[in-house]
Amino acid sequence: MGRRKLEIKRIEDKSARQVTFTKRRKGLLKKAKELSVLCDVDVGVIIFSSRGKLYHYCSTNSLTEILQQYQNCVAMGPGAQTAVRGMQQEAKSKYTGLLKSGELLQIVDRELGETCVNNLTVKDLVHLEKQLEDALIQIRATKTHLLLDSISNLHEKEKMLAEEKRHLEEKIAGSKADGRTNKMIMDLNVIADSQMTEQ
Amino acid sequence: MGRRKLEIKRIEDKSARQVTFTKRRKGLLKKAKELSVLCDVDVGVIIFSSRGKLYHYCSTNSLTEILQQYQNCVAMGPGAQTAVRGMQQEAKSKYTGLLKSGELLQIVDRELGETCVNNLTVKDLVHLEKQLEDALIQIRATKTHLLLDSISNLHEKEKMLAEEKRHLEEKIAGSKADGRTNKMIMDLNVIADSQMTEQ
DNA sequence: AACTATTTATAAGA
DNA sequence: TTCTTATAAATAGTT
Repeated sequence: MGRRKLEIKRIEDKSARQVTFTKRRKGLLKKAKELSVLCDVDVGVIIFSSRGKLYHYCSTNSLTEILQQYQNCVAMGPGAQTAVRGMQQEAKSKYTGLLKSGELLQIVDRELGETCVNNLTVKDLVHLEKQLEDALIQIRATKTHLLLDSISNLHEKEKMLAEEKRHLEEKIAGSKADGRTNKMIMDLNVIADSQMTEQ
Repeated sequence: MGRRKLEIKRIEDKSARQVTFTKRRKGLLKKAKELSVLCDVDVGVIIFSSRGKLYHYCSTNSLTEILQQYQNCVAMGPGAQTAVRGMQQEAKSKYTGLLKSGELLQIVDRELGETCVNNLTVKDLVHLEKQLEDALIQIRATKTHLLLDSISNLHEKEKMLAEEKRHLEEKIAGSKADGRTNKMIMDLNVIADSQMTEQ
């Protein structure tokens, strides 16, 4: 949609690429929002600029939810179920220090049990419900924040390391590639890779 | 972009909504792909239909990788356990009566504030979230129960009163309708009505 | 950052 | 549902 038909391949001119990125990013996020509103579906969009900046849209109050659903769906591929089950076991066993599974639920149960005798009203329940909902929103917001920060962080790190690597490769590009320098490059690659996966 | 300008709000007609969903989903995924190719950026799009079907686009496999790395490495930190243990204690001690207004939220807020310093992890939050959700389900179920009980109670009462009324009317059907009996029937009606609305 | 000539997406109709 | 087409919207190149 423009003065000319545009081939869909990387725009080489950096400035033009930046302008197009701004325009199309806006367009994509708008379309995502429209889709979610018009069709009443959950939509999540994540965009990382080449400089590691994060742009995103999500239809619910939590991109985390969508990401988790996504991961669940992806994980549920053929044969993956046992692996996931294993992870869940592990996760459970590591939660010994946190609220034990269902503890809060037990607390609520106890309250409900006592208060039935004490004429617990629908109003009371609505009140409890509201509080739990607020807490849930709070927790989800924090979770989303953590995830987005982390993702953005990783991306930045990756870009930086890639650039460092490129510099180093350029540095030795002119010199003869003897055994020693080759080994050095390999070592640097290994270090860079391990740092990238370290988080 | 069509025969008419379309307002961006939920399409109520189910069939039209489905058609639009199909078209716009395709469009969104195409645009996401174009953006990532033209501007050389990472783009991820995730769409869940209302029936839970997943559609997605991902410019590289790195989105999934990053998310997995995130879950494996960042998600489990050492600092969270003591912090959340504190919350557990507090929650226990304060649940002896009904929570005062916003108390639970305050607890969560305080914990989240502290634990940002203490590296609260996403995993921790997911765990808390799950518990809150369970509690919410429990409370809602109880509320529904109460409401249904109450309704059924009222129905029963109504039925009983209607029957009593019928009996009384039959009882006096043969006798003369003088001022006194008429007044009695009226009084009974008033009593019945007030009992029916009293809950 | 605005402006338009065009292309592209798509709403409604067949 | 799928195909068609009139129209709205997005946007490429220009100023």
